[in-house]
Parts: sequence; C-alpha cells; structure tokens
Amino acid sequence: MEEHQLKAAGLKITSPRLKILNLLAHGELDHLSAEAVYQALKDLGEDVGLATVYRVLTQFEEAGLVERHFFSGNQAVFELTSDSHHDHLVCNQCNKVFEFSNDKIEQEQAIIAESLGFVLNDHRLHLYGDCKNPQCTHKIQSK
Amino acid sequence: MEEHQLKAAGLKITSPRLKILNLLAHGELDHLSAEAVYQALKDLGEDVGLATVYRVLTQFEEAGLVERHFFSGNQAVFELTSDSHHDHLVCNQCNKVFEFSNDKIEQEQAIIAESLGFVLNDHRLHLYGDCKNPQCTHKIQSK
DNA sequence: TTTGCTGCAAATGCTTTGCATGTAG
DNA sequence: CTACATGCAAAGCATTTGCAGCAAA
Repeated sequence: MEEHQLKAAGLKITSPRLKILNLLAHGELDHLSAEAVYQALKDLGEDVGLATVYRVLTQFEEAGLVERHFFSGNQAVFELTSDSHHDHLVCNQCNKVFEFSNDKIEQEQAIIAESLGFVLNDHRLHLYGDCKNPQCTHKIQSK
Repeated sequence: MEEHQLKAAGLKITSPRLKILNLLAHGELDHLSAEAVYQALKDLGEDVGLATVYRVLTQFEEAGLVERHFFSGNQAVFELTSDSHHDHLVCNQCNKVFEFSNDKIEQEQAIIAESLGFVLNDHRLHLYGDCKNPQCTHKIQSK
C-alpha cells in the first residue's frame, strides 16, 4: 500500500499525496513533468493545486521515492524510484523515453570517480537520438 | 584567429561576439553561465548586454562552437567545444567541474543505442559527488 | 489541539523577445 | 545601402513562496 511509503518518509497521509503517488505508480505515463501530473489528475477529476504538485514531488524526491530528471533542460520530469537502477535514452523526434542499464558503464563510472578522488553520490546518463520506429513519424508533445 | 570561426559559422564579426568567444577560449574560467560571461566581461571593462550574451551563446551553440550543459537543472553553463569529447564530474560541495573521457563507456553507449534501433545524436554523462580535495571545505559559488 | 498541509496568488529566477537604433559588409 | 546585431525593457515559463484557511494525528 502507498500509505506505508508516506509514513516511512515522515509525511502525513493526505489526499493529494496519495493521488500523486498512485498516479506515478499505476498511471499509464512515465517521466511526467509537474504540469503533466497536474493535468493528468485534473483529467481524472481529481483537482490538486499545481503548487502542491510541485511541493509534493519535491518532498517525494527528498524522501527518495521519486527521481527528478532534466532531459530537455527547461522542464523537470519525475519517475518513481525503481529498485533496479537504469539510465535513459530520449528520442529527439517524439520525446519518448527508453530505459536501459549497463553494468560495464556503471563499473567504469565508479573507477573514474575513484581515480579522481571523488565520493560518488549520483549520476545521470542521457542518450539523445532518433528512434526509427514506424510510429515515430510525428512529433508527440509529452508536456 | 577567432574571426575565422565566426565567418565559418555565417555570423558577422562583431565586437560582442569576439569578446565572448575570446573569453571562452582564453579566459581563466570554464563552464560559465550566461550571467557569469556577462559579469566576467563587465569586470574586464567590456560591457555587453545580457540579452546579447544569451543570443550569442545560443548562436554559437547552433554553430557547434560551444556546448550547453545543465549540471544543476536550473541554469545552463557553456564551454567551448573541444576536439576531444569528454564527460563531466561535478562536486556537490564546491560546484567545481572535472572532465574525463572513457572509451569503454562511449563504446557501450553506441552498442545500446544500436540495439534499441536508435540513431544517436548526442549524449550527456554527469557524475555528481564530493571531491576530497582539502581546498573543498567551503562552498564556492560558481555562479 | 497542535502541527503540518493545501490552494491561491504573488513573487522569483533564468531566458527570450519586441523594437528602435547602430553597424558590418 | 541593406541586412543583420545590439541594448534595453518588457514578456515568458517553470518553479517557489507567503499566507490564510484546513485537516491529519
């Protein structure tokens, strides 16, 4: 149950938080912007203020429940933190996001950080390109 | 000479463009925000409007002369495009940026993109951590 | 009841744009 | 002379914050 995760994060169990967590966990879409979360909830008839969406997503991030990514540089997108780490491949045409993971890369990153005397906290690997899928001929706005 | 690069990019040779290109090529600092470029020029007694700095940096980026990075998510930084590709390691404490390159990682990225049917255009690999350098005890604002 | 949460509107910070003036070619 | 550049001020967008009213524990 989602309630448990909120409690573990030291957050009160409130309706907006449950709705947002539920949307991220069971919704159709992934890698949603705050605005997209706001809209998705509105479309479900669940009205939550945009400021609250921002606040809750930030709290979730601080609690480690979600991760924030900047694929485009001007708008953050959020995804539920998954048990298995992965990186991202973004299509420049349709903005679709693909996930992948690669142990060799992870390993090399650790070696590099080590050799430079760094204690690694986090990292982001974003690949940008064009997916050749037939369905990717038109631009889809994933705002 | 810098003039040649501007000409090759189809840009008129103007004073602001030369000053900015020169700053990036021969200045002390690297990975500068637009604001930082504006300030650095002002400190040199060279006044260039902030809007012009933004416009010129964007034109340089389009021409492939500079690269734009989002290390922090809310402010872009720019660096001269170098002949040798490299990725970045950012210290969470002092915001210092270190560069590195790793052929294995580059190679794996290509394999991943290939296997997912992607034509790769670009990528960003950012490592975040704490550098253990003695000089990194205080927070330095690299604004 | 107390502490923390929500919604709204206003504020913020980075970046872009409109427009009148200036200047490279 | 013409097309493109510049500077300023205003606008734009994503995100944050202040505050009064609400709700969870």
